[in-house]
Amino acid sequence: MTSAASLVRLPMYQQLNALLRELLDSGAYPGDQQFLTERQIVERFGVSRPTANKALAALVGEGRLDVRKGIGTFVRGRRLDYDIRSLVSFTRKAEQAGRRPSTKVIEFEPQPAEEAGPGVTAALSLSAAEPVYAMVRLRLADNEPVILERRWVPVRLCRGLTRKDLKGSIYSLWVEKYRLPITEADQVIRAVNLSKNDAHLLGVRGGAAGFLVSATGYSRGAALWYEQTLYRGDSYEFHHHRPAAGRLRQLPASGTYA
Amino acid sequence: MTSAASLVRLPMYQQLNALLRELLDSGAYPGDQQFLTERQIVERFGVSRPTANKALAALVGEGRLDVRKGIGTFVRGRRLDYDIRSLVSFTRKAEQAGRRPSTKVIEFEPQPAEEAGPGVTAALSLSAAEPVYAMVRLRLADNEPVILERRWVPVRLCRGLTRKDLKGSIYSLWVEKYRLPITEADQVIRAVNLSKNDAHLLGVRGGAAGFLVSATGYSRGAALWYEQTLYRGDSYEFHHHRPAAGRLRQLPASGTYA
DNA sequence: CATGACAGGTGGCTAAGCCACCGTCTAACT
DNA sequence: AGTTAGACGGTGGCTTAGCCACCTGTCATG
Repeated sequence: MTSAASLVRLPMYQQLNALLRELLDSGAYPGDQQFLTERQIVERFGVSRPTANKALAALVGEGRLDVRKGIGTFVRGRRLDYDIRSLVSFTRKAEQAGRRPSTKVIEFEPQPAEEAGPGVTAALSLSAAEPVYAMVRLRLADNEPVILERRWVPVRLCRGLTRKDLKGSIYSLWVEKYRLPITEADQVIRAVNLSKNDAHLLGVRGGAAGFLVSATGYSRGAALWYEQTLYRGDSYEFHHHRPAAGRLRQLPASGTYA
Repeated sequence: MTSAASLVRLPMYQQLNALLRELLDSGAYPGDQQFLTERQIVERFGVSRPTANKALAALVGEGRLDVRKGIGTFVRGRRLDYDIRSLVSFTRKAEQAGRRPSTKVIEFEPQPAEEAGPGVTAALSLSAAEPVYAMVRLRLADNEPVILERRWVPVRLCRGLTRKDLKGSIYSLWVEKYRLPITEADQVIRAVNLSKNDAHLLGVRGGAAGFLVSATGYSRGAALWYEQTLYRGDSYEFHHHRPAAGRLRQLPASGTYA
């Protein structure tokens, strides 16, 4: 297959990948429709099946395509946005986007903090033996998984918490049932390639980009929860409005900056 | 190759991928060291070379490995963090992390706003013909690319801007040379798989996860710049501290939430 | 000391074939 | 008429074998 004029001679699988991406971007294959099969790619572009497979695999890894063994390759798509500034619940946000929210509780169990790992123990300032509730929830919009939430909360702050409680908004639960106002939260947001297991739960392919949000939430200065939550990269974007006033003055009046 | 007991029989390339990931996570191959070759994987795990290649390719796509044709497969790694709350310059942040910052100006040219695309025209509220400076900068830490910045600024707000100016901090330039204090910025942050071209510039493989930050910056209410900036996912994480007070009160007193 | 050739190791790629999964369609049985 | 089972075709997964081009290191020659 002749390559387009380019300064660098790219490997064939990368050139093919670019061509397939253009096909996807062109809209010729709308979301959920079947994409070209490996054999069709072989015929159309004159490459071998392993090369076609490798080019497709990269698009699968990006979350653009979905491969089903014995059936075919399908196009994926659609997006929610996450307002980083507020604690607007997932349900509300999904509804605002015109989508139907739901929640699957995958795991819910009390365990000693040490079982949850040093990250949890440190974030919540707990002794090793203190019990926490560990929960894993899958949040869905229109029956499509979009968030995989792992959260830990000290049992002593939420006694009597039940699996059923987790079907609803945990934020309003804290406020209304436990009288614990959420006053602040610290978040770390990373871009990650989703692992196979997490990707499977989220209905995307392993390696697709997603956000990993590690956060500690506080109520009047006391750590209330710690979470490790994955957001599908193809379904979420973060919005941030940032006033600059106080920070800007910290810049030195002179000196070199990049 | 026999599979570990699992509920779902995963394809061989995915099982192999998990095994290779465990090898990476174990620390047996430190950063920059050569990883197993395809032929070594064939010998050790009893799979075919195309299967070994596919398993490796997924790790390459995640940014864990770096493939060099004719040379081998190498392990990657190291991380900066980005404080989302402040306009601390890249240089300062890199220095605080004990790394040497530098900047490569890849492109710098004036162009009519319409050439920059509707996103730029809209974000900066410009007429189609109004000239903007378009710039592409690569930010490096210890000679390793970590940020790929694309930015547009109206010419009329920065007359006389030169390519040389861009070697330094553009924020301090605005303040000191143009007397334009930065007062606020709006950001959208997405997790994306880097395209081949961008990944190449950033020294990672196509498909590796990264942050795409789309932002509009303001000076006293007037749009000053628009940017589309890529942060390497393996080198950056975002930190956010979020007071909850105002927003929390917006939740209704009753009603179901998830 | 520098340069060029060669060998060996690397990933890229092809071809051919087979396997197992999956869905659809048809025929047979109830 | 409805249900079930089997066949068939299409799909991705995987193997085997071999060759190509890139890259580096070593050695010989000028």
